[in-house]
Amino acid sequence: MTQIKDVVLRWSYPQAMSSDHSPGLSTTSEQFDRFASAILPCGICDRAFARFRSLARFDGAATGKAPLAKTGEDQIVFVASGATKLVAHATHGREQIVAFHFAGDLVSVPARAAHAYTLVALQPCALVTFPAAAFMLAARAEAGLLNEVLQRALRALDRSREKSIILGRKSAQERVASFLATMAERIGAPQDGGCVLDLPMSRRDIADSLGLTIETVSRQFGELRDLGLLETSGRSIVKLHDLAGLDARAGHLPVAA
Amino acid sequence: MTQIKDVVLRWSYPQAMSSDHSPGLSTTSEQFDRFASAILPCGICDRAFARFRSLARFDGAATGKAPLAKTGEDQIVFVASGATKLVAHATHGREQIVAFHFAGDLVSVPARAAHAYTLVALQPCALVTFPAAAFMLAARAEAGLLNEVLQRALRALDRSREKSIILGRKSAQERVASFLATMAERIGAPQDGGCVLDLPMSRRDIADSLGLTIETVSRQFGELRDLGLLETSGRSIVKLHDLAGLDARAGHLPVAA
DNA sequence: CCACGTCCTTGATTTGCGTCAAACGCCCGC
DNA sequence: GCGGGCGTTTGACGCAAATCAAGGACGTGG
Repeated sequence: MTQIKDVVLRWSYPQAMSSDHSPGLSTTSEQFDRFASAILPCGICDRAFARFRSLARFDGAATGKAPLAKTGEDQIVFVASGATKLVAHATHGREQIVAFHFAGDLVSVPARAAHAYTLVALQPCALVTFPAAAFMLAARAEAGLLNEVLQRALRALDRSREKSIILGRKSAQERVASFLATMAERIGAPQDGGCVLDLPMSRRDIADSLGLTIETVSRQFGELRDLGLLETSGRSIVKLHDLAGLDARAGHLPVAA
Repeated sequence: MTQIKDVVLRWSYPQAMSSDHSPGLSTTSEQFDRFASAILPCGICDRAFARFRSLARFDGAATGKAPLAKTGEDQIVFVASGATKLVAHATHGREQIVAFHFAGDLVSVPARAAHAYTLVALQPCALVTFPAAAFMLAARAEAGLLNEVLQRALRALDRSREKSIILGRKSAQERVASFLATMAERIGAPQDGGCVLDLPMSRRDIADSLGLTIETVSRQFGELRDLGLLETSGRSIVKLHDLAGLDARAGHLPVAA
């Protein structure tokens, strides 16, 4: 880490990005530091480090905005702060949220497939963005980095597969319970034997992620509340009283022996 | 490649695996050769090569069987020949197929998550299997190999995300059309301006993959047939007459300008 | 070639969730 | 503190797909 800090200090920074002036966002050096410490391996050489630094673009976004330029290229994005959703667009204005991301996450954003994709801010956020091809080229001889990126890709794949089960076979209540159980794990603050969630996504987002409608999500929150599993406060606070009960409602298999 | 062949010839083979006697399956050396040529980089050192060879286990399976031992560990599986499906199990006997794989594919098979997973043969197949932790340990300094595995993981992630859209927002007809369009791309044999599919998965598998029931899949095949888009012959042959028409029925966005 | 088991197709009925509409609540800006 | 816009909740009704049932087709083994 000392080495990395030395390198940082040796570099003069590119012109300030427009995102530098967004309220509450960190500077580009802080953002890159976060990327470097989370993703780049300890022993990476100066040359590679400099290459990544020169490839990095810094984007910030206010809630609901889509900060990434449409470059026609796949991109690799590090969420330095805040939270985002990856939205897939189908015909007739249909949208499906395929993933939520939080600070520290690395996201592969495809330029285009059978559907179009947009990365959208769930709350004010700072992003470190790389063109994917150039990133991969720079990374091609960096085993430690490739290992880190691979582990993250495999985790994202695991999550995506779990979503397939939810969307393909679960009832509305199971879907909502599943969503809450996952959020408890990822961003829950323990409290009184349960936990508290401060959800950055709206009911609409939750619905778009679960393949349901807003009304159905709201109804299921009500049913889980009537079962004593949770209480809500305002639009974003959810207190979960019984995580095991929620797991059971989610249709998760019991923990293996 | 010459180097790799030399190395192969230098090794004495472990005791024959039981799968060696399965009808129609290749020998373990052929299977490992396929793995090496598809996945291992050209310049890999003897030591690493030998390490992977010693980690490899060889499994074959008849249609419908699950060849992998329940080791309680994540596994990395190379499909040397045949085709497989990764089945996720939820409560109440519910199953969701999260992915199909064909010869040459590399599969990450999780030991366990909120759901249980089983890799099942769609047709007679030969698999080269590694414990995932040991595989990753052996691969940790092999940038070329990590790059190859990462590209494959990202492709699997793309596919899984596309499946989320299908399951989350598409109608039954769009789902079936999407499935057929994807299979045309992956295993279609061009014929008369369209293509022919010899599908290794049953209607049941298709339904379990698309979050539908057998009956609905059958009905949608009938509707697409009535639209002139396809004809079926037996249980596994599907002739697709109009791939563009199928794409439109799948709800895919028009190709970007 | 035939028998059998399993897969696939087809029709009728039921159901969970979507759609439509409107009232209520929250949060932000002035 | 207040007003307005937007998000959330709630109720009624409709619908695409699931469920149930049964007949037809296919593929394999003897």
